[in-house]
Amino acid sequence: MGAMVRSSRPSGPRRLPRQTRAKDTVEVILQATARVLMAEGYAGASTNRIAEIAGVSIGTLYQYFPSKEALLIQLSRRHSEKMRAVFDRHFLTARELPLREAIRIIIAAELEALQVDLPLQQVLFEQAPRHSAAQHIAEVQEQVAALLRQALAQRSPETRTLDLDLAAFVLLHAIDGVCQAALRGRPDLIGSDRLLAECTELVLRYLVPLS
Amino acid sequence: MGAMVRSSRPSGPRRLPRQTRAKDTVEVILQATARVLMAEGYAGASTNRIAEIAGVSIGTLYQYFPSKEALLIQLSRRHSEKMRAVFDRHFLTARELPLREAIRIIIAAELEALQVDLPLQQVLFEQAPRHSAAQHIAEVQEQVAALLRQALAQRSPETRTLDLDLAAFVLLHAIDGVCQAALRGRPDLIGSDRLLAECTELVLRYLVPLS
Amino acid sequence: MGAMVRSSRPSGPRRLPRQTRAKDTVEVILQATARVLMAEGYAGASTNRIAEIAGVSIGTLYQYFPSKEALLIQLSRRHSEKMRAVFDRHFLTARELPLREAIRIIIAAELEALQVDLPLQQVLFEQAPRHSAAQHIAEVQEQVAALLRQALAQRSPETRTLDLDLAAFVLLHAIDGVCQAALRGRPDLIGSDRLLAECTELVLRYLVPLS
Amino acid sequence: MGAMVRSSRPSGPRRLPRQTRAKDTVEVILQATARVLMAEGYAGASTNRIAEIAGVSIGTLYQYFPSKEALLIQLSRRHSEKMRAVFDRHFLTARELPLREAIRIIIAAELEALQVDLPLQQVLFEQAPRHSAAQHIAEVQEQVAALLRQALAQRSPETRTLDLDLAAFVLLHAIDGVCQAALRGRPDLIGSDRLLAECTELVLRYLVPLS
DNA sequence: GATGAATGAGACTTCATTCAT
DNA sequence: TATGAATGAAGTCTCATTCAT
Repeated sequence: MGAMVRSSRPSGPRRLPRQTRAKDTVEVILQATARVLMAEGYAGASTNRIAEIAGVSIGTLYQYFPSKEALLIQLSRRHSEKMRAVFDRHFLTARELPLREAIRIIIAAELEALQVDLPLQQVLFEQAPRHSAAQHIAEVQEQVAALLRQALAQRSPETRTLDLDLAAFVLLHAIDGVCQAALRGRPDLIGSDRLLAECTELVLRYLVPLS
Repeated sequence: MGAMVRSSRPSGPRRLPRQTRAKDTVEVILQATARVLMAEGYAGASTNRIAEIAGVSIGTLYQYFPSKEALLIQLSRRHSEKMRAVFDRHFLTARELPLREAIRIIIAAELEALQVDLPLQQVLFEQAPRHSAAQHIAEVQEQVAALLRQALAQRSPETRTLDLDLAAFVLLHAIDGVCQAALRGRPDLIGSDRLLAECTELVLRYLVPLS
Repeated sequence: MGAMVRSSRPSGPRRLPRQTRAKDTVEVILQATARVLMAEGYAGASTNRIAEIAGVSIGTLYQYFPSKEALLIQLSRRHSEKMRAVFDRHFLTARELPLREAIRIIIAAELEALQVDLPLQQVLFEQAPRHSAAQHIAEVQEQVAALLRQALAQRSPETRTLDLDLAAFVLLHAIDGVCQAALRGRPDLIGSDRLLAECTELVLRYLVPLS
Repeated sequence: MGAMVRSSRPSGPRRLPRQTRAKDTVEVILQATARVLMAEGYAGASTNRIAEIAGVSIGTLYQYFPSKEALLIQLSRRHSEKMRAVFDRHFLTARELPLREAIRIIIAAELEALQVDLPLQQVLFEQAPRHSAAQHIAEVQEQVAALLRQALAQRSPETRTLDLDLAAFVLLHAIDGVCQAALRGRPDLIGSDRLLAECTELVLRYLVPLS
């Protein structure tokens, strides 16, 4: 991947406009944080190492992020937003489709979302219970649960009678559990259609009235 | 047996306690480890702190556990064994019951198992991907998956046609996901019957032939 | 020349000092190391003590030397280079002199070389058999032996028939043994001319044909 | 090599006489100390390890030796005495022989003496300058120097005029230097006759009047 | 006498953070 | 603003030594 060393750049503007340059630096630092986190795990991600990978001095890092925690929170926020965007998009798409198709799309969305920077996701999750950086993950799950509840409400004519809150909770975490486990231990299942089909079956059968 | 082996054995207990006092010490240290781990998380669990809480000197701790990692592995092993025992017992019970009852009992078992030292479970799980201490958890899951597969095979006359491996995988992690999420974020659901009922429904409907 | 190499380089300086202040720091640390080593011996030379004597924090020490061993290796290297320089200079001078004078100058060189940081020399030598820090000493001895062999070859018309390798070995270590013993136990002999005269006699008589 | 584990010995005397058993224990501990010292060097020779190898408890070790230092001093004393005995014996033999033969025998004695527990010798020597355990080595050297001085005096009719003290000093340490270097770096030379011949030549030529 | 569990000072090393340049 | 040298609390682990059993 690209070298992040700042060459001396003898021609051209000596200084980019402040805003832009600062934005670049922030960006570079956040990307380096993600890279280090993924490569070495939480324990190996020292601020000095991150600065080194980012190609900035440790002093610069601390000018943009007042502490290591702030850095991780920021990274987590970004990651959550990306995840959130994926879900929003797919729920929108699913709204117009027949139930089975809709379910299938949502589950595929979950798999896709989890695959976005999977290792980063996992590292952030590792520290989840204790680290404030992980509160965003809970937020996103809450938001997704709300989307799901709403979707279930709209589909109520097609489904059996449900406790919407509880059903949303159960479905969300059931699928989440299966997908995460697959990513962790059975990556072969991710690409295949079998997992997606089976999960769709699980959800559909849970929702539809019997006979 | 000769005590002169000094082979590469960086984990595992360093010294087998012979006197009663020593056995107590090992016990005290392991309990302190669990306590500190639960209270302060993996990062905050320093060997000095553990020794302090255990009320022994740091030297004593290292007489019985050659490294911090060994301590965690040992703790993890114990925990896994406890979990394993819970499942074994319930699967045995479930064998003779009608399908719905059997499912209900297994899920209840999962909830019970997860409640055994829940915070400890979570802390150990946090480090799962990276730490050898967590391999036991994976082992237990594997064993439970095997039990489940076997149970599904026995029940095959009552169920739709299944890919046993895949079905066991999906059910195990779906229920696991729901239960863990409940423990983490909705402790109110644990005692109630609603969660159990809903999960039972999820599994039962997944298994039975339609109409 | 990226600074991202993180290969297996546990010894050697960790960070090349760029600012003047840093160069001073490295110097100060090395000097403190020599001082502590001389005053307290190898066992007493803890990195904390060295940092204290150097007047820097322990963290600073470890910015420049990744381990205690690296520090000692670096110190040893410097010392060896100093020694080597002394010998080079004197062998060059000796080349044009009559045999007796040449021998005398070489022995004087050995005494001078040994007096360069004598206590440091001894402490480094103490650990020689076991410690990598001492390999430089062996190297220097090897180089000096080569110089000596070469000198003997050039003088062959004046000497009896010799096994050059063996003779160089014997002379080198004989003189070394005497000089070291003198430095250790008879410092009064060092300045005096008697020791030098006697050693010269030893070597000269070993070399010349009898009558 | 015998197992040092004390079996329970159900028949025979329950307890050997105190003196004997204590002597055994002391012996066993000293031998273990030498073994560990040789195998792992000074740094690796912890009292606990020594006790383990000796097959006694650490408490027992401390009943016979009040400190680690005392243990090393005792070991050093024994070693020195052994060395001393070798020299005494050979100087006596040499007295009646022609000069060249006498020299040859003394040098052979040195080689033999140095080969007695060479690794132990070296480890003890490592710590020599600083450790009280090493004072014995200096003592032995002093005694050997005295023997040598005396021998030179007796041989004075055959030799050139010598400063006896200085000559003894020079010869002793010259030969010592060569022999130690050979043991350290050229073990192939030890057995061969070449080294012995060359050293004999060195000494003989140093002693005899020219022409 | 013997045992071995327990002790704790102290060794090496890391890393988040500060601040003079 | 950027730099990177410097800091020092804190972490893991060892080992000579003591003392209750």
